[in-house]
Amino acid sequence: MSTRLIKGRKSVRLAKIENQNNRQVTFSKRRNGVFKKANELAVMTGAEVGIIVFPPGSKPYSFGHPNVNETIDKYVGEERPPSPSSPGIDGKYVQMFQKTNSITLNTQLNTLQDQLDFALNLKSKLKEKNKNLESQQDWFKGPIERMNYTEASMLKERLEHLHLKVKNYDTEHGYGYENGKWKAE
Amino acid sequence: MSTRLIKGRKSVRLAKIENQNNRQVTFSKRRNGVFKKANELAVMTGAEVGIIVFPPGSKPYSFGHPNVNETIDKYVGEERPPSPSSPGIDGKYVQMFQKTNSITLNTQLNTLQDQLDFALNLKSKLKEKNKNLESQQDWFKGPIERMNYTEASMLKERLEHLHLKVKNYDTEHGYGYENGKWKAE
DNA sequence: GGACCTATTTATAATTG
DNA sequence: TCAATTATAAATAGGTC
Repeated sequence: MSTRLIKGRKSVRLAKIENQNNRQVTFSKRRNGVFKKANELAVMTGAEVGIIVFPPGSKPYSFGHPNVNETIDKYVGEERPPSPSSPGIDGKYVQMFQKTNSITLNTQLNTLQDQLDFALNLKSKLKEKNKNLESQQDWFKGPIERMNYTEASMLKERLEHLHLKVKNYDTEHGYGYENGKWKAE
Repeated sequence: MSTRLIKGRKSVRLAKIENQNNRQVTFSKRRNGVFKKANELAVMTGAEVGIIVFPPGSKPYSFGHPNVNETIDKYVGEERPPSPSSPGIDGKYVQMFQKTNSITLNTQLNTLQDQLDFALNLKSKLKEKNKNLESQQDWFKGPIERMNYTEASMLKERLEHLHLKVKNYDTEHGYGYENGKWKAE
């Protein structure tokens, strides 16, 4: 009963949306769009995908296909590639949108840890069950096998650096980190 | 001059592509698609986006908009919201596809560190220049301000855990970590 | 492998309820 | 805010070169 204006999609310029409401709506829609695309990519090509989004307004969102640790087990445990028509996965990508209610930093760390777990565990798990595997997943072994002392050393230094960074941050803000122990004020 | 068969797009089932060549082609196309969508999301809504993809076959790919540290500075340094038609960003998302030639784990860590840097630095940087900012970016302050002692403590524990994990991994593999120092064999 | 080509399917901007 | 609707713009599967 109201004036019927133009509906339908308009061409969009790649620029920041000024109107706050439109920006929020677009954020929700497109975040879901990106996650859905990422899920399709993961399922169709067998890739591992992890996404973190800091939204303009509230808590961060993350996406991982499907769950890093489970994915490792699935890949390693499969004795043959999944059948071409594995059912029921389609409608489930929504469940993987991990909308976290916790703080930004903590959410970040969950993802970081998942990713590090992935890198650290894949090699040994692959080795364990490798005899049972078809050659489909040989692509994983190459990059992982290359993880040698140099890499381990760099990893260690990185973590030290991160740790120091956190330590300094909190010290500056009065939380305090002394003698390996943390204390308030 | 050849038999013109059906072109155009066919409907696609959400399942792993069995044919290896098709899978590779689809991976490339869709990876670019996801990254482009992510870039659009970031530009249009002002969100920070980070993506990691472990492809089935070779090195990992990552996407970040546009660069985490630069992005922080840009956001914080702006005295007013970006103009609605900031030019030249459109064709540049390709440049942001960081195809890394380094090892999986190292690539992971780059991203992790960027993300942690983001979380740790944003708060203080925002505070410093906050007086000059328009209210457009108030959405950032909320979640960041909530980072208190509890969060800092959790962060510290997480890093400790990650560090321990790395230590154990390398010890198992003969690299060794003793008395705070790393050594080969 | 990559760049281009189309027929289609999909994603989605604006609007309505 | 949140779910539909719908007109269109975009993405892309299969093909060609």
